[in-house]
Amino acid sequence: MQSSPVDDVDRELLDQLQRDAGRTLRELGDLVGLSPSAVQRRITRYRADGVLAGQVAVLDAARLGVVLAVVLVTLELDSPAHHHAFAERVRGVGEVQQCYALTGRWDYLVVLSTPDAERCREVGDELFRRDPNVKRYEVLPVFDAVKTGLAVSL
Amino acid sequence: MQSSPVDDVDRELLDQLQRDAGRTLRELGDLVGLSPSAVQRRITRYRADGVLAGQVAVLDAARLGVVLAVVLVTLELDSPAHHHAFAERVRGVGEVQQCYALTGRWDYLVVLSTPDAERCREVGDELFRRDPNVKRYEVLPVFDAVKTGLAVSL
DNA sequence: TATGAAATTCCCTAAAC
DNA sequence: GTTTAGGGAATTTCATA
Repeated sequence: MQSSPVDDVDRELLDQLQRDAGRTLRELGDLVGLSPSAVQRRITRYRADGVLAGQVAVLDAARLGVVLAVVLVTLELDSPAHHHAFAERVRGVGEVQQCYALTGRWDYLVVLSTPDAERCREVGDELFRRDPNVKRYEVLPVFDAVKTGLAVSL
Repeated sequence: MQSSPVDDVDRELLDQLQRDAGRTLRELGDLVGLSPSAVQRRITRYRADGVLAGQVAVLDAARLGVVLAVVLVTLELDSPAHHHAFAERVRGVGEVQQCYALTGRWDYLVVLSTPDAERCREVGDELFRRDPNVKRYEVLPVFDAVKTGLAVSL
């Protein structure tokens, strides 16, 4: 759980895992010049340190006909309680794929992911229009996912 | 590679895989009421159909001290060639975590992920300020990642 | 065309060094 | 850090409705 030193091999290994976590310890070891056991020991350490949160399947949104939308939101009141309430609310909604608290002209960026355009509008209405906590919001429909992922550059 | 019918079990299975792809076929089978063999067969089919793109490791950005920023971009010229050039450029930059083509007041949403704030500013400058193709852009630093992921609701 | 069960192979895991 | 040994999972094959 404590911060361990991160060397070049760690960076390379974490980078590879972010690209494809479906490879064997042998394959990963060949890539970074380590034995499978050494790779496993490092990965175990990442988990214990909390650096590696988990592994998830990535679906092809376009092929599934999923509709994405970006929503910029500003709250009515700037109190911690209101921000906490908003954060908890969006966290519990399955159609909210991502949500970031911002500094600047907008308070939040919300990424919506829905099976179709109608559902997208419904969720947006339900989530923002009906919330008196929301002062203003702007929906920017996505027409192409140029690049997606969760990879962080180390 | 062709579109297969997606039944309730498929939806449940894909949903579970999006939450945690690190479980055994037995565990997944228990969740959806199928034998390990049947689960594996379905997963193989998802891959063949292109519905399942892959599996990736998710790192804890906050713990790694990663700095995120959201950038809204509008291009100077609206031609397909200019859009293609922009898309190709951001795709090749490691610090660009996500990029979506939008409809509305902005052409693109770009999510930057960098080791620190200085690098974030550098990448933003290099990527947008120096590009004559970019008419205007607005950087919105991320204060807090309320919710992250790539999961699509089915 | 789907399933579940069995047999094989391979990998992950945890030792010992 | 590597090598080794054992248990477990993934994969394949097969029988079936």
